[in-house]
Amino acid sequence: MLIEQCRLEGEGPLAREEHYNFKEIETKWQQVWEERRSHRVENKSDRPNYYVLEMFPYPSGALHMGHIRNYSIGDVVARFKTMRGFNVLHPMGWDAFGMPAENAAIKHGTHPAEWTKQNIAKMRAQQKQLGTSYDWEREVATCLPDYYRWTEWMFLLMYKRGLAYKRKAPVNWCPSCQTVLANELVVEGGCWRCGSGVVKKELEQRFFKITDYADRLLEDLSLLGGWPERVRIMQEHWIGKSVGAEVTFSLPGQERGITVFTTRQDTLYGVTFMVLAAEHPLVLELVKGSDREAAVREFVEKCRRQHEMARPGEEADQEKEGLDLGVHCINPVNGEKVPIWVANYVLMGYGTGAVKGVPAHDQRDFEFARKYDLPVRVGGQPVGEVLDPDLMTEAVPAAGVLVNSGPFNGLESELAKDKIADYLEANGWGKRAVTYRLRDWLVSRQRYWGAPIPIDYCDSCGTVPVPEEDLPVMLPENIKFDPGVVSPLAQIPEFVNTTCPQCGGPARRETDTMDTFICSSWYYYRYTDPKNDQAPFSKEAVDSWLPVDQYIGGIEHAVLHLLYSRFFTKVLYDAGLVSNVEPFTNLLTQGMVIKDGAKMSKSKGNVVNPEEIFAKYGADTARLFILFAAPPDKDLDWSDQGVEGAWRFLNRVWRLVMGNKTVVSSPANEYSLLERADRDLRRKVHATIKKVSEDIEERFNFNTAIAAIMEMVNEIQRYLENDRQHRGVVREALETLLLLLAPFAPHITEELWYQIGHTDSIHRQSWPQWDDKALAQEEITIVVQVNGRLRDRLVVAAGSPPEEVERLALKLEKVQSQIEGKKVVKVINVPGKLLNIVAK
RNA sequence: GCCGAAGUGGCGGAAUUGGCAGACGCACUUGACUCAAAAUCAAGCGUGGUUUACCCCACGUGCCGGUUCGACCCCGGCCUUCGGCACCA
Repeated sequence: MLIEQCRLEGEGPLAREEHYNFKEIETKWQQVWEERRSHRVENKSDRPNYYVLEMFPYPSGALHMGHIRNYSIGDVVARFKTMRGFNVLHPMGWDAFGMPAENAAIKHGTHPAEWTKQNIAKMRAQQKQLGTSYDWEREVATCLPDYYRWTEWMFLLMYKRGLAYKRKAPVNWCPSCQTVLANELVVEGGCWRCGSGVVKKELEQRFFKITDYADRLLEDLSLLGGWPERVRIMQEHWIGKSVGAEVTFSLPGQERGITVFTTRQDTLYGVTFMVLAAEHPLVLELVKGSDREAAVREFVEKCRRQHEMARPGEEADQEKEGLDLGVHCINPVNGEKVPIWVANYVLMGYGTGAVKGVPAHDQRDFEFARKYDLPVRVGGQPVGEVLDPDLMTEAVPAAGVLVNSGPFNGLESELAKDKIADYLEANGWGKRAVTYRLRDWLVSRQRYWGAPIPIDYCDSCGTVPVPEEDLPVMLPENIKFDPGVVSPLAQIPEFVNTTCPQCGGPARRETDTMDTFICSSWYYYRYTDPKNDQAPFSKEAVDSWLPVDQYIGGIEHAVLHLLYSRFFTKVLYDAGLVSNVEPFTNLLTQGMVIKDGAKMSKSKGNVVNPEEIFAKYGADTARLFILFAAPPDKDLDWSDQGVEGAWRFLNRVWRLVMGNKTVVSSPANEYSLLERADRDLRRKVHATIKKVSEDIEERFNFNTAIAAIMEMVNEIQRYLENDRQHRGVVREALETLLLLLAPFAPHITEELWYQIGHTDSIHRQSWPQWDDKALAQEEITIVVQVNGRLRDRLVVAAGSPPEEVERLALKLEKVQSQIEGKKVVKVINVPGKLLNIVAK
């Protein structure tokens, strides 16, 4: 019984609420699809391959609306492409390592593996409830040994290629998570996950040399025309390439000098001081034994504290402070003595940690010079201006034409950059150089729930990578969790103590685990060959699917996952393991789900639970609302009433199709003897096919696609109120309706498809094709303007000659009254569309 | 501070190449059905003016200016909101 009749209290015999039984229908088809393995896909088929992928979730416990939105969008693409004739790979998995599992273990005593497993089971069930068309036989979970074995293998690949190294470095430490964080994971000075203030710590850590790939990661952004521009720009900024020169200022009486990096070698003659970062190794050396040593030492300490306390955003606002070291270096281009200072505004982590001070042309140097009364010297005059160092109130970055610059006087600054770089190189004072803002990727974590780093330490052999055939290094299961314990693995002797793979002697295992972003940097390759136990994937499988045709996920990964994945892909490419240089051809970054003006979050108390929506309206309604409410890349305003509207629409579709079942299932399907109303409906139907196809395919504008389907439904209903109905036309209209709606609302359309007599799944049908003949207009409405303002409309037969249209338009009463007493100067005719009469 | 995106009815949004501003939905109003309500169906729904009424007119896409026969759209200058980066030499 598919129509549910609810009797309400105090009702009469006719009173009833009638709506379609989504619960029964959705459960039924989800079961059928699973039993028939409808969503299984082979790597090879006679259809062209298409890979659509949504970012796999962290199994936090339950799906939230952001997930629902992400997967609804992906499922429309997958189902649409399938109907379009592609062999579609649409997989799902779990980014299953990470801190929350460990926190739950500490809090509730559940093992991270158990907690994760339960969450996955629940979320997988929700995925199925949503009706997504995933091939679950390809599911991956990064925390399972048959996956993390290959994550470890990836680490060894990096290691072998010289891309994984260990060094002591100042790193970001989250005191609450008790672990280090990569630069990308520090958000406004806080931990990306818990928000705690991040502090700097000197620690021995492992890094991936992503900086080796900085240039390629930057260059190849130009290949990503299918990505949103803003993501490309964010990555570009994050990589932050600066082209300039390194210049060495010599120290009198010493072999060594101070090297600075500059993008403005054209201002070298404007240097009046040298500034070192507090952490610069030369600072303390240069004052050693001098009367300033104590003061400098104190200042350096102060900077260090400032650095640790400050959130990066605040650093820019900090008052510039410095101290004269009382030592000089020599500016190579003019031999001048330059005083050396130490200051808090120079960063050790960028360039060489030393900066030449050119107050006339750099605002920071200017502020510093004014504060400490250091001289200002103009190195270039902007066009049409004469700078007086004594009168300047701010730096003037545009140098214009060089002055006070010896042999380079009179040169335009861009040209001077080149000439001076030549000059530096010719004299051995420096060289052209490129610097990046991008830092190496810090990949070690002092946590338990992550992929072990497959490295052993042997007293006689040193650092020894675990041989591939011994992978995976298994995570020990019996582990105790206590709050505040750093490196839980280090507490387990059975794990730590091992034998050296080289000499067989006693060795210690690495107890840090890997950043989970490593796991997610290659998962999209594993889907192509998920059961492979000889390799992470075969090249053949990868080549048949990669690059991913359409990737869909949140913008928050613009410089995290998306940059790391690009890096991994390039390394895999260099190793000959994949043939694609970029992983994702097209990227769709979906907007947030907003309610009451803010992102849905527990702390704001504005969360709508998908389960409740499923229970009340079903998955089809949830999907339809989410896709209809806004274009996918924009933020979406949640509206309970909007959901109600989507629900009403689906019920209207249900009644429309069920009420005309007999018409539709009848065989009559010829279009002879059509009347005007019949032709009009057919025109609407075919126009809708065109609109919906283009909206999905070219623009991902699901909202307007659904609006078009709604318009078509309205028009079908109006048509059915006519006395004369053409069976073939109705049949075509209703079948088209179901086909067009199928990717959005897969369950109800499947049910109705069978209800009208079909015996094969709607999701295996071909996408309808519009017929240009049906689209042809018989009459055209011409918009008639006078002086650019709409005055009237004119209905003419299609193909009427322009002169005829013009003649008729000029005779219109409304036009006449507007041009009365004026002279018609010009008539603009946009054939078939618009006529503008210009009168003065 | 720099970079990016966005400002359209009561609300979400549409207008795809410079050519009818407000599609579609929500909310609201009215009517039909009903003893009544819900559901459903139908009609209306930017602001102001005018009219018995049909109609008609003016204004209207953050603000100011420009280009054009014609501008939500292009150009110049602002304002506001959101996002990213932040002393990057």
